[in-house]
Amino acid sequence: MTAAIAQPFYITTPIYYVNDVPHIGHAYTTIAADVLARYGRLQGHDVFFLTGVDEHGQKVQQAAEKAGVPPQQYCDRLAPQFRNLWKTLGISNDAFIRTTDPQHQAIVQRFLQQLHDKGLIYRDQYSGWYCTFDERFWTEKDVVEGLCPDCKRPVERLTESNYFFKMSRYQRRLVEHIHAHPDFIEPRTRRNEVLGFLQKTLEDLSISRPKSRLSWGIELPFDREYVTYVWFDALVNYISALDYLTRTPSFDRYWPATVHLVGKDILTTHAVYWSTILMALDLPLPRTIFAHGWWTVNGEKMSKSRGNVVDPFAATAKVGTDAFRYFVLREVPFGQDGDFSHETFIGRINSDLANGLGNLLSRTLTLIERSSGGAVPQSSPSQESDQEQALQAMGLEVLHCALPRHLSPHTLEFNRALEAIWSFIQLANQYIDKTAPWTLVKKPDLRPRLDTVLYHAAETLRILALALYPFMPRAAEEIAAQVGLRLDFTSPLLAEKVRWGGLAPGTHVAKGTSLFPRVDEGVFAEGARQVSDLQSTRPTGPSAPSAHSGGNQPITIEDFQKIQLKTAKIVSAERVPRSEKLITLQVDLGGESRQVVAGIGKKYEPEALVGRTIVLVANLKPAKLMGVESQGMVLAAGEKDVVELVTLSDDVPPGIKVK
RNA sequence: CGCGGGGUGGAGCAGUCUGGUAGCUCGUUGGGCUCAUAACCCAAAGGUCGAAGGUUCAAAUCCUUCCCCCGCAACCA
Repeated sequence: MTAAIAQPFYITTPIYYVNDVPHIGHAYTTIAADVLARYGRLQGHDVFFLTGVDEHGQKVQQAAEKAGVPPQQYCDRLAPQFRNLWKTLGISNDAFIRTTDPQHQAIVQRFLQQLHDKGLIYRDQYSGWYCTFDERFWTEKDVVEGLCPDCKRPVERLTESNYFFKMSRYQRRLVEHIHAHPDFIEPRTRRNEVLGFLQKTLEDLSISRPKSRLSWGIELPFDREYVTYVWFDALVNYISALDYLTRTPSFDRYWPATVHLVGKDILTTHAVYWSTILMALDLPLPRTIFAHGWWTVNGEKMSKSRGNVVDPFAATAKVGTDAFRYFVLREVPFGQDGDFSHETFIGRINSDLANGLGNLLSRTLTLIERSSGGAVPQSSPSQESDQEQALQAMGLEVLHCALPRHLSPHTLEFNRALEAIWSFIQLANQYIDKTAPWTLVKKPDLRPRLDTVLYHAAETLRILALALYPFMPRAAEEIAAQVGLRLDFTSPLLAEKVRWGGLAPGTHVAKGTSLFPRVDEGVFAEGARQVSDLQSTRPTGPSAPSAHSGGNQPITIEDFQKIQLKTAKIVSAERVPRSEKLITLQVDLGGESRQVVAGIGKKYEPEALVGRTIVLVANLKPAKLMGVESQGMVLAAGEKDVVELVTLSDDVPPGIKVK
């Protein structure tokens, strides 16, 4: 293998739906892709790293309507949120695709036309249970007693004419492909899942929506009364980007993709829909589709309704980008679900980053500054022992074996790669302890030995900077800078075998501030109600039950008195932009006015609320919902969905106590 | 019988496919060191591997049954 010819290496994240505010899940996929991209570039590969946003579809259309702006304008406002996050997280994507790009739309239409010309798209009647309110079809199975499973309104039998892609005819070929390419779907359990899915008869895929129902999409080139199904639109991004977002059209260069990184929720879409579409277009399938797991928070599913969504902006603001990148990749195997809690997050940062890596840098540089005037001394081969041998062997093993093995696109064991690096860090700490330079420095005749030890300690840092760069680019740069190295990480530093001893003696170190300061437990205490300690971390009283069992436990009168209930009159009400059920209420608390966000938008229209007198939990900690501050909670009846608001007759004055 | 994931020292996990001394990280305890970010190094304690039955010379690992937990597409303050 020569390093002379740069291999194409095309890596993608899903294009994220703009309707969603970016959260840890988006960040996770994209960070993983970034690590692969940076590692690929260090190896001298010709990397193309694509991410972007999916902007068409019903949810966007509805959200834009609610916000009172045209869909395009709505998307233009939201796309930057993702771009900003990628900037914050140090993501080195080569391109950012938006499905509203005219060039993308043109290619989608070209593909549709091709399929149509080949007779792979046909028109047929589709009939099913339709919920007018939710504007969507439900299957026989979903519908409960004639009611929509989502909004509980009656559904109606609706027949609609639509275009279908003959997906079913590729079922057999796809199964064969999966069997013939063991790396096609990873990890293995996901592969089995897809094979299981393909044991059932594969239906044809509806790829159109009548404009009467949904106008925000790409028109079918052969029937202007329809737009294409969002997934068809979205999946094509992996190819359309190669046409107009690379310097020159590069389909032949980069396709098939080296790896599509996806969340496990959209595996079927990629492994089945996308694969069969490609087959129909006579295009090769991606080499690997890798489905990663999901994050829970404090052991619970993350959801906005639980208020435990991890905001990557907040997390990185407190502890830095690299710590966050490290945590998400180190904590759990990539294919599995992981749990995020402040406790484990801080634990990782302190024990691995501060105590392990940061401290190693710090102690090494101090030793060099104190005993050798800040210049890296020269090693004497005659002074080298088994200890240096072992250190060197492990450092090179990490670089030449562990990283290639664990970062291979069909392996993706980021956690293992990091474990290997950290074993090396541990060995380095052991090395310094055993060689005890602080003792050597007291004996002038052992100077050559001291110099040798310090050299190897410093060289260790150089190797670490190289190994860490894909994961923690800023930290790697900082290590290099403090050691006094001039490393250009944009060049293919790992294209050729790195040798031990590359650090030039005489290099002047420049110890700076702590690489990773220890993090205090309290950093997330204030202003961090996303991962709040809903049940486990901080019981509210001696006998405080967990949130799970809390509902049925008796409470004392003192407990009840903690809750301040007051009457309030609704002064104004309006829907929260982009929200399905949230309504912002301005209420009068008898002179005091408050803003409250309530999840009652499915039951009530804002106009119907103004003037009503309601009951408010007045001393609830303020919270933000969809970016809007809520200073209280309204009382309403209902289990999962709101049935009715608790209201009082109009002659009850606002602001009085309810008990 | 909806589908899927899981139950291993105090916590979080690996090991289960390819049976053969139960391993890692954190925490705890004791010791060492003092270059370092209350850090680093060494050592120790701690497990009937969810339960029962079966296969086997041998089972966390294979088979059967049972129990328990968690998800099932992320806007209810």
